[in-house]
Amino acid sequence: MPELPEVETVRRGLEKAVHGERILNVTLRRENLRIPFPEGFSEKLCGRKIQAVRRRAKYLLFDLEGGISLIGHLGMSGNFRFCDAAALLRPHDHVVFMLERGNALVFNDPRRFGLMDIAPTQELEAHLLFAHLGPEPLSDDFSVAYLKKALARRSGPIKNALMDAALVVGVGNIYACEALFGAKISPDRPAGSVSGKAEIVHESIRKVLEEAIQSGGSSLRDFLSAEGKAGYFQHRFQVYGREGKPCFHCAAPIQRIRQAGRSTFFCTACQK
DNA sequence: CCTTGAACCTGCGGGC
DNA sequence: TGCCCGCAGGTTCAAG
Repeated sequence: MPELPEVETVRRGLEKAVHGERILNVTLRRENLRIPFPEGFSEKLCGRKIQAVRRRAKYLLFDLEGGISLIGHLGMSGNFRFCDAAALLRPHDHVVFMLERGNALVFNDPRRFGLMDIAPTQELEAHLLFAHLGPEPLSDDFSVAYLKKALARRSGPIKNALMDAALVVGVGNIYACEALFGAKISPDRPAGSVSGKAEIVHESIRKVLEEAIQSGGSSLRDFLSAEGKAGYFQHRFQVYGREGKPCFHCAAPIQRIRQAGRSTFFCTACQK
């Protein structure tokens, strides 16, 4: 489900809905997602007011009063929704946060690749989950010079490099494919050989992410924002999921190949 | 170092 | 209709 634009869309919806809300009660309906919930999960959160909802990479950060933060990751299939306290829970509803205003924030995740953890707000940067992460693609830290240098010392395919969170965070399978189409670069070119085109790649990554955020993300099968709305950037995909269909630019059929276990879509005529 | 492949899970759609 | 297979937006770990 979620790459940076989808997580950012969820963040914005949550920020609007839960800012200043107090968590009255937390119910865990199983003991783990991708990793176990931390010891004392519910007790640590209860009674605290939510002061901000931030994002780092594809992680959501709920800053709570008292200097602790709830860390959440949606994995492939996670989503948050609001419902009446009385509403019946659905399959795969793993966490229920009862809020002061009387409604509940529910975390649902069929595949359970998501996770939740708690850490002191001041120590998030050093948290194990974040320690190895590269720069945010939409921040100043992600500069053309940085990208040029990072690509230069890699020999693997450019597409895998763009999806590597140590190089830049937030770019997953969809947006790596779309960014490379925008840059007219073949996904299987060695990253090092694209270093000279760092400026084009840089611009293409930012453009596709920004446009996708503007569109509320991409909804393939199940992505919904916290407000329950589908995104619509999927209607603007140039290559992702379009195997065999004509390239919008040159009409050649879009190809699908496999890279590092993931499907890559691209136009062999437009992308060199 | 760097890179790939498998593993973690459930659900869906296509082909037979 | 039903079953089996392959596939899916992410991340991590072992092994090459």
